[in-house]
Amino acid sequence: MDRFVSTFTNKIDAKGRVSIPASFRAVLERDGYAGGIAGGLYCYPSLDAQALDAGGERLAKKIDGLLAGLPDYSDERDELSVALYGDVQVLSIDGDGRIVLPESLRAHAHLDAAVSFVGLGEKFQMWEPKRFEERRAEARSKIQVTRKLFAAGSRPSGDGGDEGARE
Amino acid sequence: MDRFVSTFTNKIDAKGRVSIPASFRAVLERDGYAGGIAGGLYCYPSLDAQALDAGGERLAKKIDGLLAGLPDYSDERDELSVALYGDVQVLSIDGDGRIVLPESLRAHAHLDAAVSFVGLGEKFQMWEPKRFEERRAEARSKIQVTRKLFAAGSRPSGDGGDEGARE
DNA sequence: TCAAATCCCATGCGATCCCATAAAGGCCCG
DNA sequence: CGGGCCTTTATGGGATCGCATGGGATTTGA
Repeated sequence: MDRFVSTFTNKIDAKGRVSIPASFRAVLERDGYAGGIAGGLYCYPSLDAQALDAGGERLAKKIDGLLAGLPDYSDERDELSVALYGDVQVLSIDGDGRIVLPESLRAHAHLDAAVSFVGLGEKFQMWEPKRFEERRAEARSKIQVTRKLFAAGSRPSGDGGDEGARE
Repeated sequence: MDRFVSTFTNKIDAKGRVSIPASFRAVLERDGYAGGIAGGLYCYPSLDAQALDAGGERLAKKIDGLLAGLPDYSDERDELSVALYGDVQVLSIDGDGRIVLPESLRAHAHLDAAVSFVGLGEKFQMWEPKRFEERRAEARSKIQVTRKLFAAGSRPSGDGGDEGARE
């Protein structure tokens, strides 16, 4: 498996530590985090949600690639640099597979007692569990609509509905 | 890690000293600063912001490269030379990883009680914390716009929305 | 000789490492 | 097919380490 999949909820302990789900760790290990202990978890506030985005080397490379394409002293590059590099935190993963979330990141996502890790393929997000539930419910209803549109056009519809459970 | 990443805020003490974030020091050490403690921190007023730019050997080389690209006796080159080299200071880093900012530099960035160190990949900036927060907010909102334009113009849409956040 | 800059040491807080426990899941063997 | 053992994983706590910061001591330069 080489993508972040499904959702896990873990607790934040008194020291602010959270265990990264084992399956996510496995993905990180084979994506750049492998080959060297030096790597870390790249983490930053989601631009359009009260959540955090995170990923491994692959994600970092992507950011680099974006910037590499822009001229050195352009305004555009400056803006992007600040928004990307400035907001990014490189979190180290301890021997037990845990990270500590800096205050600034916790604040953005309103994290206090627990964190929901949500796999999104090449990266994953970290949500405050309640907020994520709301968001998920919302996403589901939207999917429903989309699916019905699809069904109307090409499918016989009429299945139980459990099919689309996982978004 | 060989790039300046993320943001740290440290205090200026009564003697005008500031600690350089440990992770930035690590980057400096392997970039030209390595090979000898003799090296220093290249630091100059940002051309387009009330902040300071700083970096190690790699940054110095880059500036050289920039200038090399311009015709020898052009006005452009003269202006850039003055703008860049003219105000460059080579700051020494003491045994505890601290620097002292000359008055001229402090004035340009309005630094007094604390400094925010902002990683920008190959270099970093030093900001008065409040000013940086404003700048960051601005950069973020601009990125929002850029991203939405991207999404609207070239992407099939229909994804959750946050997936492509940083692309 | 005095002021200012540099070096060296002390300290407190936060981060990191290491170990212990417990719950869960998987596997093998009966 | 079922039960028990063993491995993996999450979580908690204690101890240790490193870093940021502050204060003195010492040197440098005017």
